Amino acid sequence: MVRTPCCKAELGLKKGAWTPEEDQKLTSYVNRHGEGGWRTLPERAGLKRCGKSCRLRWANYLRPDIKRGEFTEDEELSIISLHALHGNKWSAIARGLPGRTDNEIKNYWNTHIRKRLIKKGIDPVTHKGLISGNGKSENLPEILEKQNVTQTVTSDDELDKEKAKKNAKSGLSSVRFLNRVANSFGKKINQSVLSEIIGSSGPQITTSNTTTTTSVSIDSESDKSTSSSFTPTSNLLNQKYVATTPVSSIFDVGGNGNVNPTSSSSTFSDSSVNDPLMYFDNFIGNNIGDEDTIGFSGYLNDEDFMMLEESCVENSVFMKELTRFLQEDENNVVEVTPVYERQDTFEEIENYFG
DNA sequence: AAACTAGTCAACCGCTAGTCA
DNA sequence: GTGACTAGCGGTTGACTAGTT
Repeated sequence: MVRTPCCKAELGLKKGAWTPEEDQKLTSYVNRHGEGGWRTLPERAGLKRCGKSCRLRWANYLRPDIKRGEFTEDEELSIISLHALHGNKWSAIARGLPGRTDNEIKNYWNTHIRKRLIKKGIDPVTHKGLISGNGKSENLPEILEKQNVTQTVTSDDELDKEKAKKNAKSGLSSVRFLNRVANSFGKKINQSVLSEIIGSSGPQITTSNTTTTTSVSIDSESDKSTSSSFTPTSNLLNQKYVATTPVSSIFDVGGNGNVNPTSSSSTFSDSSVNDPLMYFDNFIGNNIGDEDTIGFSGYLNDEDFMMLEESCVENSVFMKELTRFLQEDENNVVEVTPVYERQDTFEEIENYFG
């Protein structure tokens, strides 16, 4: 079968970058007549381009639903997750990211994500750790499944998330809030209570020099989903992962198995907040040098963690649950006034622990 | 300031699959 | 069944830009 070439140079068809005038012609034509009939479109629209070029220009740039600008962390994680599922099926990946084109995603993957995965020791093809702290390769899809990464992002969701990100009291604030909780109560509650709150296997604690600190990384990617349901914090914090995977095998950050279950101080760190890939490190043992880092997000799926910070109400519920733990602890003598009895605002909560 | 290098991304190329006459 | 055509896909290219020497 011999095909007639789509773009015959001898026909004087133009190639290369599109001019604003060409864009205008194509846009107005498609707006009037709709998409399709690309082969005959250029002539009808008065364009000296081949149909294929017109289709690509429309699909990748002029379509009104195209979303321009930086990829969000949510989108980045969706891409990674979907790439783990589909491989280099960019169109399939693009279907999970409304407003983004396959071409754009492909470019972004090749120029940003791929390099960063490699830099972090993750094979961008197999999605497995190139070098693992415990000598094992963690499968990225499994990691993502554990993380319950949102794969479909709607435009409205994106707007809401952007809005939320701009909210000064959003993720970081919540992380600070949890830091305060940990810092405030870590010294006061005993280990069993802390373990019950954080996870059934107890927090993994790495020793660093002379200070014994549980540093818990809370990833901003936990800020994603919204849900009206609430999981009681005790379950919320220890469900899912600890049941299936020995925590120590995941969070033996130092790779030497050293943990100190008797630590009495707890600090939540938001060190990974700005890097959506950061939390992968906790699973593949790449943070060998980061002795104080531990994957708190491993205990939480996004939806659950969002419950901690989506609104003050949920945070209050969290506080209620935490307070209940504290009050039930025989060894704990701290009198705690539940925050939910106070004004339910972040400011109040922060002032409470401030 | 000029030359060079590396990164980015729009656009192109070659190919395949589906549809229709 | 065959050929023409269309649409779509993934890989690659090259123009442009920003950073570095």
